Amino acid sequence: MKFWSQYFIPTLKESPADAEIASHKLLIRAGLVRKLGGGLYTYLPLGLRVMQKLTQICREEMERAGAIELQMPLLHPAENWVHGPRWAAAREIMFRADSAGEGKRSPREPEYVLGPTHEEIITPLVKAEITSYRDLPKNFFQIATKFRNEIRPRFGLMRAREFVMMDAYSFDATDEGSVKSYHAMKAAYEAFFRRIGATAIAVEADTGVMGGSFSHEFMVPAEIGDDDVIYNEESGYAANREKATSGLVPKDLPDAAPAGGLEEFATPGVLTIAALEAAPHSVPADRQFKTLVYVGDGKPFLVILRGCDELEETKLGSLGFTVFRPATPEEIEPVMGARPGSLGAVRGTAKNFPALAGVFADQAIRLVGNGVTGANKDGFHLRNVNVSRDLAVTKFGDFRRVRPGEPDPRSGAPLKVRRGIEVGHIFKLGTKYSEIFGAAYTDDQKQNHPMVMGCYGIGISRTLQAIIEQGHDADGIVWPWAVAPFQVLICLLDPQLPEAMELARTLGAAAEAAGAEVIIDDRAERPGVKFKDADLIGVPLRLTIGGRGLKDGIVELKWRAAKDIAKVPVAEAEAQLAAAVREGQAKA
RNA sequence: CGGGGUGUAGCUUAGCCUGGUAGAGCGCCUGGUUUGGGACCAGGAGGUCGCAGGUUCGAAUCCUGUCGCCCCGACCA
Repeated sequence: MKFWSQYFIPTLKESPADAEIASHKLLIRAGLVRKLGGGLYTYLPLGLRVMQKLTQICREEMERAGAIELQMPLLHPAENWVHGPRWAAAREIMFRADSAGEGKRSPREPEYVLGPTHEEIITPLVKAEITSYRDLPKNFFQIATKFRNEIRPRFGLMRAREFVMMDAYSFDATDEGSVKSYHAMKAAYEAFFRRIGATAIAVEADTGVMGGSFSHEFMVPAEIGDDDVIYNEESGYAANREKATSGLVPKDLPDAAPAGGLEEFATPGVLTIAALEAAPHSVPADRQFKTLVYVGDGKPFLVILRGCDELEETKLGSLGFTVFRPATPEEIEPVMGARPGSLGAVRGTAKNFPALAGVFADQAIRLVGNGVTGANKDGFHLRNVNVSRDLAVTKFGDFRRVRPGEPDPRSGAPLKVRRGIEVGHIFKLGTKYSEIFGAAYTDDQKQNHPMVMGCYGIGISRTLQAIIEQGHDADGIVWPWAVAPFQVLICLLDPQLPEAMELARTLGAAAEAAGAEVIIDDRAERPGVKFKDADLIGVPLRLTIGGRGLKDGIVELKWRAAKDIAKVPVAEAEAQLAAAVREGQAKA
């Protein structure tokens, strides 16, 4: 039992100017966190209590799923990363940590980095400690602080530079075993989000810089989310926009027959899809081939899309380059022989085709069949370009961005889009890390094999804010029972009355006996202030004791989420409060 | 890193265009009156106007630079 006057809950009437969204304002107004700097937050007592609830529930669900808790350093020797598979990409978001001593010049390369995640640490550990199939599978997890030098921290805890994450790493002998571990984690995640009272849906996702073979993100639907989820309720399809695909191109689509010979025509000053659509050329965007030049691991490559489609850059990750970026005009001209606006992938038209690492075509260009593309000669385009006859395609793939309304790949029904907050992510990694770090085991035939890995993360601190974003009203936070900093708030309107204080203690003890955590607002404040603060901090169950009610022999019981207030005779208060606590627990 | 915005008391801000004593509300302290949905009265403390230069008799205000923060974009739990 805590007494508000002795505790520390600095609430604010007004939102700080730098908070923009509801959950961020409430985090600060309700006295959960305070900002130290961009993306850095102190957890005040109330915020810490919620974090502890979340970590405990997370721990329980991970252990229930068979994962084993450990704790790794937050400060990593840089060499672990330098020798890993993603140093080039990962270093961009890592903080370096070297001696701060005056006069000690930091070396060109960092000695230590602050850990953004722990594959590079756990895999060498497992390599050293586990060598037999008898010791597999294993799944290790920790709940710890992560550091990422986000280019743009945002919305309080939503995207912070320092945040709390549960991260888990599974090691299996076989691919089937790894799939099983993956599904065990997916089930554990679902149980976790259910228990904390959050709505989070699993969606198919891109594997990004993690690499690996497949993955799901857990998304909390919210307008302020950073991600677009493409979905269709009936078929159950749900995917991050970066990963989403559609049934736009029929699987049995035959290759289009050539419509005529290649013809070059002059298009002076026409440099965009839109310009070619306009008169006098009047080529619809869906009859054009768009040719983009990228640089992957130092070599240029081409991507061909329909003129009406947008590239989903993330999908280029499937091509296997460690890092890639759009090419600059200076890089394009020597290879293609033309500047952007007149580029194409027709055989024999580029100046230096062999310099290309490949020509990757989105499969939707097959819908174009015969179309128009740049001639690799400034001011000229080609018509009657036939996909199979003329384009020098290395490989077809899915590179376009899906649009709402396109057919669901499963059912053909129109796809929809909504925003979401990514609170968790699970990856089936395969053997990418185990091969590089040499994490192998010996099977019962004395054969060595790389372990098959999976990795799994839940943004605990981000989840905290997502819960607020999902559960608030005009007056403040509405905490789910399981994660509320306290479950019962006793609003003691007249703390100076000894009998009121005595009753508050008695009822508080009764609520605790029933399994709730109790805070008594015993401050010398006016009732209005206490009610406003009670709504703001969002404790699920409020019991009000006032001198006025006591004269009539009643106290009041109110759920934060509901409007109605129950008047309860003092004689029954203990029993009814205990019953309400049990009700809250049952719902959680 | 590109684009936009913003820095004045613990918080929210006015003043800046048009240079001349830095003002309010909340919060805080003292006293009093109040007491069921952010009370009222009286008194009080609290500011190097982000920082550094410059222009000027004089700069919160104009100029230059710099730093922090916020928002939009690319990335992520």
